[in-house]
Amino acid sequence: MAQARRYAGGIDGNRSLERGVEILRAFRPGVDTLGNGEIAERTGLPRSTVSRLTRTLVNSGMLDEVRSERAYRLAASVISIGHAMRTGSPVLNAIGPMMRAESARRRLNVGLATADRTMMVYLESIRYSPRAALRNVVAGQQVPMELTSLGRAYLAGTTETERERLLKQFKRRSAAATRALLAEVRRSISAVERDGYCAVSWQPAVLAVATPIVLEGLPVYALNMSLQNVERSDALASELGAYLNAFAARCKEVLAGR
Amino acid sequence: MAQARRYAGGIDGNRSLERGVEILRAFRPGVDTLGNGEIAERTGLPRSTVSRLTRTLVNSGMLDEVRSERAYRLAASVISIGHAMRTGSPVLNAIGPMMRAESARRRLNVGLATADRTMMVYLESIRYSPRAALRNVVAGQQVPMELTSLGRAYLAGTTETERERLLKQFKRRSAAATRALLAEVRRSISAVERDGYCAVSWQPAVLAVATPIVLEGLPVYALNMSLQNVERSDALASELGAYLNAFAARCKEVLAGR
DNA sequence: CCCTTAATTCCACTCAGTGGAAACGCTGGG
DNA sequence: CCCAGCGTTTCCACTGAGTGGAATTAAGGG
Repeated sequence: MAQARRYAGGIDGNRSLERGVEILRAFRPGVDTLGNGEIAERTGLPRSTVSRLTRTLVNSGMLDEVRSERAYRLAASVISIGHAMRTGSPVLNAIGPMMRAESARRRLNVGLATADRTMMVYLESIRYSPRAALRNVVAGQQVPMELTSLGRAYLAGTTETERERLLKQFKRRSAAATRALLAEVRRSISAVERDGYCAVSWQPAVLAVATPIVLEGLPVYALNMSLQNVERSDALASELGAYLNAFAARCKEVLAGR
Repeated sequence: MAQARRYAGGIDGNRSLERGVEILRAFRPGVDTLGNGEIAERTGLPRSTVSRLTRTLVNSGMLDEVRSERAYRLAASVISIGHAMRTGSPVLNAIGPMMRAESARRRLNVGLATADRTMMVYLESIRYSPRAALRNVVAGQQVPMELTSLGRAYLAGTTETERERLLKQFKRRSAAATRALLAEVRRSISAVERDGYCAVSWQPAVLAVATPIVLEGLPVYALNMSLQNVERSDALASELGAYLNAFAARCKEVLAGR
């Protein structure tokens, strides 16, 4: 028969594995434990399936079982895999130390992020504080792509196709002020094309500027600098932007040499 | 038939999911990209199976594909899941800030870890340095259980069954000096039972002491303190041990209140 | 002690997953 | 320019691994 029969192991990928990953993803930042029921609800999977898959994830060391609560939490394995990701990243290895130095020198926050679906994930976020004890490095934190300078710089750096795909997803999600928001996102993208960076005040009293880093054979990254406790002004934004452009240029130089 | 037929979805867990996790685990710290062939070699899975599973992991956002090298690397998703694990951890939330304060006060390294198979994984490792810029926080780093104070404190804190299971695994792995090593491990465990902590110099010129933290409904953790650039002495070890015992007591107090 | 609520196990059905083999597509050498 | 060599992906017949609704068991709550 010339019928286009679809074979199971085919192009779609492995169903159970996909579902297992979705279960891990159901543990969003801040949630401690989840029961099978709650996981089933969040993922839309049948409860019996969830029960089997969570058991597998426990055996594989990705989840810890909390017998007393009949619940599960992410196991330490996930951070060790995360650590492997960070130490493997050639970009972070190359410019991480530069970022730390720059943060200290300019007395501002410096971050490096890339995309996970519609969120930006920090590979490294160096929070400057005059009080040394409060200086802080965070990795893995997510911020929304469409609302942040990091995200918009990423959009400017990625391919046309990917960008349009993502813009469609923002539309689908936030029923609110979509029209204005999308226009603003496009304006930020133009700013990146024109000035090399875009400036956004996502959180009150924080001014952030970001720029994309595009390298062959690597995902698109975005580099940012930010300052707390300032009121937004164009002058400040362009000063920060100039620092960022200079720093990004140095980074790209280092990265070009493999 | 009274035959004990084994049903597929049965007790063993889901095969594909298990394999997918093994593939993620194949990316050890320091490796950047892996091709399907290399993954197949490391995991012992058939190449065609690896090909299908890596494709699924790419679709699920856990791996990034590097077309030009026909290889894969861990995607940013894994650190965002890792971040979720850390922010969800009630223990880290409760005592993380205390650890940072204690590190600054005593001018030494403070770490919190738990087990992943036969390795200890840092949830938080605060490296003290007089030069503020070099102060450092690492999470996800692994150290061998049998060789470190952290690991031996963990062994002392875990159940009899689990401890013996792990000791057997050490024997299996390191063909060398096993006899002496195991005796040393047992001596450290006794030290924990007697003094509350054990002291080990795993790395040259670093003295570390550790103590277990055992809480209902949570994995066993180990807390450690360490000092670089010192020669090991019993006096120093017991001074550090006293600091650790005092600090651990305060931690347990905080943790007891939920 | 019984009743509600949720997790787990059971199990017949079937299609999703498997892996050996064949096809593909680089890459460098002659 | 073509070919050889090698690693990756696709093909596909086979089958048992995985599925999910129903039954069962276990855990609080009154």
